[in-house]
Amino acid sequence: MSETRWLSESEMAMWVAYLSATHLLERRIEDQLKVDSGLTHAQYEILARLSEHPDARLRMTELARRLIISKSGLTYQIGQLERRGLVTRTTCPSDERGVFAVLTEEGSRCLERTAPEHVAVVRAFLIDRLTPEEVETMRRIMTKAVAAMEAAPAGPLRSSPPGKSPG
Amino acid sequence: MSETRWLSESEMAMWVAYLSATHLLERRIEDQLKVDSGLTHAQYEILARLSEHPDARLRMTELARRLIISKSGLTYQIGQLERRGLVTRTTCPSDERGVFAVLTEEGSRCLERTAPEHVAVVRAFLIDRLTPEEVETMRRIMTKAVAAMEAAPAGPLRSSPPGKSPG
DNA sequence: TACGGCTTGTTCAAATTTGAACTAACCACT
DNA sequence: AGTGGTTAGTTCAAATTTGAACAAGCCGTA
Repeated sequence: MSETRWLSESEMAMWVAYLSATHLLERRIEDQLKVDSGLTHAQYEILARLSEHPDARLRMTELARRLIISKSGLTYQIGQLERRGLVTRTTCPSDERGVFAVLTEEGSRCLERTAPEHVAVVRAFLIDRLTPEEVETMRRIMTKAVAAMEAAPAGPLRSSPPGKSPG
Repeated sequence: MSETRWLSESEMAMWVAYLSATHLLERRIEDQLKVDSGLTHAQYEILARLSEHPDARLRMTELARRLIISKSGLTYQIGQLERRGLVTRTTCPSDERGVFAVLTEEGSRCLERTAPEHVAVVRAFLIDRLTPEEVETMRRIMTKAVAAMEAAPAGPLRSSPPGKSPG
């Protein structure tokens, strides 16, 4: 194994600030959503993703994949949303195993009612504090990171493809 | 109330990528830490913050504030770490109520043993994919966001200070 | 010294999240 | 049709996280 490359002062400052910002923002978002609509952030994201799609429906696995949450976690949250009448489950015609999560009319209204305040929080603490160039840089950075993680297989990091360990 | 300023395409792309990257990275970090040391990310951060300080100790409330977790959450995690012998509790001499979380020798060794792989993950999926300029921009962005959220009081957003509502 | 008002840390119940185990269904190939 | 290997979604137990309630200690002021 190679010697550890520790983080530089600048890198460390970035990483610590990133962690803090993420947690602080998450807390602000949760607080706002709870007060204004009784939704959690996870639930809001489910409604938002569904609303972006034709027929406002998505298969469970696909939705979980996009939200980066576990399948069981999604099952739980869809249950909560269903209980509140914001989402319905529909079996998939072409695949007997499949389940569509479908946004209801009321779910759509709830989302429309909640979105403005939610967007306001994201703007107030992040987006409106950035220059257009910073928004663009951040978009590029995050998109790169997502691509890297979606491409890389799970498990230990390798500098070379699996099975090529020197011996 | 003013009309909602929705996110532009670029802003939305940034926000969605940010959420995905955050969750994906968190998952990668959790997986690596679990495999290599049996620690959670929260626990690792506790050890890391303690190690940065003289005497490797911090008061509970201060530690919770820095990590952006609840006091009860910290109580729980310190309990876990104490059970594993990585941390000890010490009462504060100058304040009978106070409790210091103290990194033990074993905790220190655990951290040293674990840190290289942890840093490797953060590098592999984020830092090493950024140019020095991007690191700097990201540091600036995140630092700004943290400052904004630490300064702003909890509760609904206001464009003007409290008590100044027009009427 | 005694008295409110805060602050500290813990306990507790409730909500959420995850991975493992499981059932059912799909699919390629015989 | 039958078989083995995969995928979809749920159920379950265990771990974690939070806010509210609480007991104890601090502190300025009467």
